[in-house]
Amino acid sequence: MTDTKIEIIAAAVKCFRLNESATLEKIAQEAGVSRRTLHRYFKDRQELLDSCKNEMLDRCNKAMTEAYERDNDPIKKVRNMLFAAIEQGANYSFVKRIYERSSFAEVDRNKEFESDNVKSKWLTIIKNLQQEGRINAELTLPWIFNLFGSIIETSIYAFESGDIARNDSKKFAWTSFKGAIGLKE
Amino acid sequence: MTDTKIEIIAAAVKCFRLNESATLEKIAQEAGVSRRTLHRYFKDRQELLDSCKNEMLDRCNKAMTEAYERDNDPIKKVRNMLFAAIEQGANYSFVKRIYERSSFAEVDRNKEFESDNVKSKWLTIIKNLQQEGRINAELTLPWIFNLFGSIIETSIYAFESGDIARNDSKKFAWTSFKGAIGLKE
DNA sequence: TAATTATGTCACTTATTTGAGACATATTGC
DNA sequence: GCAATATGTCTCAAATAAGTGACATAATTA
Repeated sequence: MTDTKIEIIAAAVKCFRLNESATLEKIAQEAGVSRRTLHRYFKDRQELLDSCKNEMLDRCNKAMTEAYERDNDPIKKVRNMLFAAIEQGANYSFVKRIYERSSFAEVDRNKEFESDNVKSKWLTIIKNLQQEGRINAELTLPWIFNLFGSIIETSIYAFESGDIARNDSKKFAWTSFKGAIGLKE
Repeated sequence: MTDTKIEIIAAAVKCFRLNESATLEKIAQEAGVSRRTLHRYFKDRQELLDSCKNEMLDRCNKAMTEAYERDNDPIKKVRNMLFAAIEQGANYSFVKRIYERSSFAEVDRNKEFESDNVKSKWLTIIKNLQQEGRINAELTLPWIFNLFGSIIETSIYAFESGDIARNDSKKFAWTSFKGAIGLKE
């Protein structure tokens, strides 16, 4: 993929994250190219949106899978996945929206499958930890999953808004997530 | 305020929450009125947006202030405020966005002031609890504040998506928030 | 019932956004 | 330097959205 194309996708992700109706003019501007150039790479709005989805889903899956495999201890796997997601920043936020908003039409089947794979790995760890009595038994799996995502977003937002330093933001996220689900290390 | 006006504002809040560029056509449809009628109540898009802001800010402030005052115990105050915010549902989500997105231009000064009042009450409680060593000392106030908001949204979302029953959704939110900040009751 | 008010329908204008053609200008690799 | 490729500028047409006037119809109430 050319640098320009990558630039445009990055700009689009940044813009769409704030406003999924962002004009192509604005995206082109953010990417530092003319609108005409944007149209040369992407037939229309939909094609740009699809490229963003696929690209970001790929990156997030890759980053989180890599994080998952980096350690054998299940708790460290979860922690690494949390950190990996936070490091993805805007990319992660964008992907999260795809999943929770129907207005970003359905995700490509294959990509979704891959992602479910990462998700299912994560769910398996949590389920096991909960069965071992190391996670608060009151909480349900869907709740914990949603909470995980929202703490990641809080961390990204906290850092971006300048409220909190990068490393603190990651540390706080992990501390809070552990506490929130009553995880005993 | 007439029923129709209230209906339109409710519809607009619902639509804007998902997409701040929602067309007036869509909002009118959601409210069950014609676009022409919407324009009779609101001069233009901006006036509708402003009305939504003021109305929702009012409601949320009222609900949370009332919750704050319902009990004397500081921890119960915080819990009640959390529940009140969750009960506001879409209204709360909308207000939260106003505060975190600059694209929803600045909030009316007076309203903001009132709200800061609620916010400062909340911050004071948390600060005191932390000084008393009842909240994890590592975490900063801005982090705890952001976390509070994001757990509320997670709870609203969890309920709306059908993943979790209304009461569980509130219970989980409180359990998780307490754990996340290491609150000792 | 008559008058008033609220709302709907249709038509029209204007502004914005999108997409693409034609051609000029840079930039790159050979 | 030349050819190939990438990008910019200008232009225009189509689509969509916003705002408004004129008038019909429904609902409310004196």
